[in-house]
Amino acid sequence: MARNRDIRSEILEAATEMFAARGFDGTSLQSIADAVDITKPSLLYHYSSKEKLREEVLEAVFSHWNSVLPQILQAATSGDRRFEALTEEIISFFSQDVDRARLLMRETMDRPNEMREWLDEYLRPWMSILADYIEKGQEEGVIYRDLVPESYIVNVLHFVVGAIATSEVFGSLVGSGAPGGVEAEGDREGPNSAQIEELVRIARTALFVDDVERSDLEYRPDSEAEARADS
Amino acid sequence: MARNRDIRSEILEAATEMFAARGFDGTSLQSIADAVDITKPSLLYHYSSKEKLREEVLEAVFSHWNSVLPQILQAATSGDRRFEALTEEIISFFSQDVDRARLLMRETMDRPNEMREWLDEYLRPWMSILADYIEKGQEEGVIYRDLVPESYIVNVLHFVVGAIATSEVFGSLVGSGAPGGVEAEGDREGPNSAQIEELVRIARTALFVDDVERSDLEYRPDSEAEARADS
DNA sequence: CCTACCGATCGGTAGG
DNA sequence: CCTACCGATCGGTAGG
Repeated sequence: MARNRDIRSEILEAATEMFAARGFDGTSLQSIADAVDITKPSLLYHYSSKEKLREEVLEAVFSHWNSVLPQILQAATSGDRRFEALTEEIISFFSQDVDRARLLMRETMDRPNEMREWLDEYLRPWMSILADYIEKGQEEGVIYRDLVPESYIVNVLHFVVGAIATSEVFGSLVGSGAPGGVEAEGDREGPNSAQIEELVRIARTALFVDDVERSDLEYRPDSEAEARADS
Repeated sequence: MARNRDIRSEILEAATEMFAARGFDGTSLQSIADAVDITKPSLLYHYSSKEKLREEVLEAVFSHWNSVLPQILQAATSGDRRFEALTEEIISFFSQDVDRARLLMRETMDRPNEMREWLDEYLRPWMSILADYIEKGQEEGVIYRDLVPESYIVNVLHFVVGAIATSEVFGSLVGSGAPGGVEAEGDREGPNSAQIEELVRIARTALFVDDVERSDLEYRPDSEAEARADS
């Protein structure tokens, strides 16, 4: 009973990768079973249906998210300039495993209703908190007054998810061609860092009013690049 | 011979919608045939294979894009502040038919290699032109100097595509719940305008240096909302 | 965890 | 544009 070789985990892992890469409909139970070297009925012993497997794959991704989010937000709403940290934390979460972004993107397109319910349940509460925080910043004058808080949050969120989910493809447009050797077959590795940095810059610049001073006034060598060197 | 009832177009239209909504693998030839009220073999008389049908669906979307892009860019690189017009033109293109954004998103995830080739062939040339234009703006000081031109373009592009492709779902997070009556079953209608406006604001604010003045200095009633009323 | 097997549906063809 | 039909594969079950 204790010795299960952790086949369940292996299945889940393989399914996660394959659903992310080829989609739910594009992935057969047989191909998953092959990937972990068991038969299809054996797979169905562990996960009673394909739909159940899907649910568990998403559950794993979302629950991780749900347990990390509170910490991030708590940290984000306690400092002045912590919004930058929040954005980067979100980026970091999805960059760590590109499949997370891909699954979220696919689920959004394939099952809009289910996704909406999920967002409504898990994300909306945090949205209000963040929106309030942004409004406070607006009153203080550090955040643009013509910014629509909720829209800004939603935009940045799917901005990040979309950027990372499609980084493998869209990223190739940046630079002269092959980034410089990191163009293997099944990379699934981190997105182009230059592009991500630009993404952070866009989100930041569109949020904080005084951010402009840095590049508007005098030219300063590189005072902000190192500010976010490690996370 | 002339009288074909335009079945080919009907098939293409139905396939476009269904591929966008359920994905290529999630859409059977039978279901497409049903939608236009013919048999499956009849469908295969018009389009010799499912793959061929896919190609023609994408061809229709992309070729439209390719014919419109030159005009837009020409207009965009001839004025001072025409970048705003460009962004809005891109948004308008995808907003007109949400399926365009969805198909592009799906193709990016399902066929990364094909998509990369396509982007390389059709988008890269325009990228350089735009990038040069941005660099000029940077030298003049109207565009942020720490902006990475190519990354900015790519980011804004997939930002728009992603926002519109997922607007039905993510848009529901904005506002108190149902936007106010526009929540039918198969809407496929335009994305939340408040969210799109915020998207434009983000792209603009992260591009132009002096844009800040507007909201930073004195409070002016609503001097920019009407500036982009109709397109 | 496997062998053996199910009905249903898949994309596609023959032949008209 | 249809009827009739194909082999292959789909998700899933029986029964051990």
